[in-house]
Amino acid sequence: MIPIKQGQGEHHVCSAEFAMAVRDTLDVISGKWKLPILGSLINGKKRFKELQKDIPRITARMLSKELRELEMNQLVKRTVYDTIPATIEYEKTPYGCSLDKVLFEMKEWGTQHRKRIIHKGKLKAE
Amino acid sequence: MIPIKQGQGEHHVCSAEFAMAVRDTLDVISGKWKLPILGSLINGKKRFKELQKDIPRITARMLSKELRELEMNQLVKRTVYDTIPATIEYEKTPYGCSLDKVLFEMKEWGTQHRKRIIHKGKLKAE
DNA sequence: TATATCGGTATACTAGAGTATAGCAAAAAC
DNA sequence: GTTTTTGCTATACTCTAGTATACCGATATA
Repeated sequence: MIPIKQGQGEHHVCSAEFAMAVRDTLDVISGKWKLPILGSLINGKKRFKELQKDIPRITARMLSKELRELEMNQLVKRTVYDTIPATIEYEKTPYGCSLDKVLFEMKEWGTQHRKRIIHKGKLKAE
Repeated sequence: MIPIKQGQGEHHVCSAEFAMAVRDTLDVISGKWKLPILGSLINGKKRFKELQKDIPRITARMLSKELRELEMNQLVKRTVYDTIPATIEYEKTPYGCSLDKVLFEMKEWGTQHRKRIIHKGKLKAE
C-alpha cells in the first residue's frame, strides 16, 4: 500500500450549500424546451401559437407546462387580453433578463467546450 | 381581434446556436451527482471509496458512471497506481476549474433566486 | 476456512420527463 | 350547418435517469 494521501478533505457545509444554489439555477433553466422558449421571447412578446410555430416539434402540452414553470419563477409574464377568442401574450420579465449573465457564461463555456471535445468525438456533431 | 403586434420576430439561427451552447454546458454539469462529486474533489484527490463516504446515498453504479462522464469531459482525471489492491485516484483537472466561473454565476443567481421565490412557497424550503 | 477491502459491473426495477393524440368552449368565416 | 381559430387540458403511452441488489477477482486479515 503506497502512502498516497494529501488534503484529507474535511467536507464542509459550504459545499452542500453551493451545490444547492447551483442546482436551484439548474432547475430553473433545465428541461428540454426552456431555452428555446426564452430564446424565442428575446425578440419580444409572443402569443401561444406564435411560440408553437417558432419552436419546431414542441407540443402544446409541453409549451403550456414550461411556460407555467417559467411564470412561477417570474422569468416570464403572462398577460390575458379580453378579446374573443382570448389573446394571451407571453414576454420575458426584467427579472428574466437577470439570468442573461449566467446564460452568457454558460454559452461561452459551452462553445469552447464543444470545440475542445468535438475532435475526440464525444459530442454529437450536428 | 385586437391588433396586438410588435416586434414580429424573425427568429435567427443565432438563438438556436446559443441554446445549443448553453445546453452543452448544461449536459456537462447536470445529473443528480455531478455537483456533489466536483464539490468533494475541491479538497483534493480522492479515492473511489472516499468519494462514496463523502457523498451520502450515492450508489457505486452512479458514482462510477458520473465519474466516467466527468472524465470524458476532461473535468476529472483518473489515475491508477499499480498497488494491490489497485489504488485509483480522482482529481479535478485545471480544465475542470475553468467551469468555476460558470458555477459561481449559477451559485450567485440561485442564491438570490431562492431568497426571492421562497416567500411564495415555490422552492422546497429544506 | 471465512470474512473484509478495493473498485467497480450486471441485472432488474421505479419514477419522472417527455410524446402522441384527442378534445373543449366560444365565436367567426364559409 | 361545418369548419377554423385560440389556448389550452386529459389520457395514455414511451423512454431515460436514477435506484436496489447482488456479484466479481485478487489479496489481506482473523
